[in-house]
Amino acid sequence: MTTTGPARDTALHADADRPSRREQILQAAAQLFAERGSRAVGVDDVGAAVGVTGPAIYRHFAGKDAMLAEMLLRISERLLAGGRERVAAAGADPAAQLRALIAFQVEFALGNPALITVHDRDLGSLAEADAAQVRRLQRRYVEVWVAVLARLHPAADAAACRVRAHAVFGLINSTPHSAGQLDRAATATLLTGMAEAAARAW
Amino acid sequence: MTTTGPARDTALHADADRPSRREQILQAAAQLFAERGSRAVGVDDVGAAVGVTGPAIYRHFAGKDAMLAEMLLRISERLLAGGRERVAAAGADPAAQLRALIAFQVEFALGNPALITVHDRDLGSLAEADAAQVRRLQRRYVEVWVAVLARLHPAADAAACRVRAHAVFGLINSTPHSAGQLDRAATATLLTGMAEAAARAW
DNA sequence: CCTGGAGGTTAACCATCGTTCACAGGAGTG
DNA sequence: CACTCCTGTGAACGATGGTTAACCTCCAGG
Repeated sequence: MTTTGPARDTALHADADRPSRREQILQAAAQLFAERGSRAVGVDDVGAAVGVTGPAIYRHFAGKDAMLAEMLLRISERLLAGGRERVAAAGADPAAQLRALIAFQVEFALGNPALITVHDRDLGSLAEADAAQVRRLQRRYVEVWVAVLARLHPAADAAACRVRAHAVFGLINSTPHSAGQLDRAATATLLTGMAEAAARAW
Repeated sequence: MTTTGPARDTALHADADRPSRREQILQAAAQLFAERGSRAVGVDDVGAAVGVTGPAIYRHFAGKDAMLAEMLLRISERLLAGGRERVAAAGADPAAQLRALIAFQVEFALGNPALITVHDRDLGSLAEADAAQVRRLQRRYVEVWVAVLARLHPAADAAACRVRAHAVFGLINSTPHSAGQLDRAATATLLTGMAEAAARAW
């Protein structure tokens, strides 16, 4: 039923053409976790999705938790790194930086709907140490946005900028909910426009 | 640790002052489900939260699934009914109707953060029959928004309006992520402004 | 009184599922 | 050929947790 071929998220595997078994597992797990929630997905399900039995997973990961942890850590790191890159590449103008951040987030959300879903749904299923690490990365990513928003409007306090950043995330990350309504390009321009309007409304 | 007193969501119990045991359970369950996810919360946990052992739950609900189902159904019904009311009360002007819908959603999200969280996180944990019913209600609520957005901009097609509606939901429902940053009133005006700007950006 | 239902309790049952174990095949490598 | 990782399998183990059973108490109403 689920189209596994072209609908794959792009952010997990570095080797896109011949991904290692390990990457295949992470990929399949992300898809399944997004659809049903990590707790509802069995190790056997993940195995079956890559044509292997459940226990084979343990040749590649310490356990189910370790899979989820690595998944969420990678996403968070990728967002933070990507966000910083884009800001740095956008020059000194805060308005341009904001546009770059929005473009990046839209791109990521449209390219990796499963990861976006898992990212904020299954954080609570992580062991406290991993969860803390993920939250730390998330916080730093938020602060990248807050810094840009604060420079854009020097009068606003940081708390308001944080609320604003989360609101823009929510707006952009709504894509999994409206999947299949429009083609990717149209959705991208629509969300970009809305996000910029929302971020700018003071 | 969790402040159970004043932080209660308001939309679940009709009898606010002396809620029946049944309502207490639903209330506590919503809180716990929001914090940890329905699957991570045991029947014993829910019982303990209202000062009762786990199996006592079965005097009031057919099972854990039934609890979650009733919770999600009530939320969906309340949103749909509330949305329709507000639109009807806002007169014929689509701009006024949109403002009314936004105010309603902001109000609901700020008043019921736990319900908002459970609403889209745990839908997948429902039996298919219940899930279908909830999705039906959600869809009808979305269509209330789509109708208003479509009247506001007759040139736009329904699919784009749907994407737009989901984006505004995502924006407003981000409140659980930015809890504690600002006081409720400030958050409300901020989100309302952003939502209106986003919905209007064409 | 005493009867019956509502609401609780503890103990037990049982399915699910993550994890481990013992073993097997294959691909290099000496 | 032998030796050894690497990756996989099927079976078994153990914990967790939803659910049921048996029993108990309280209290309203005849």
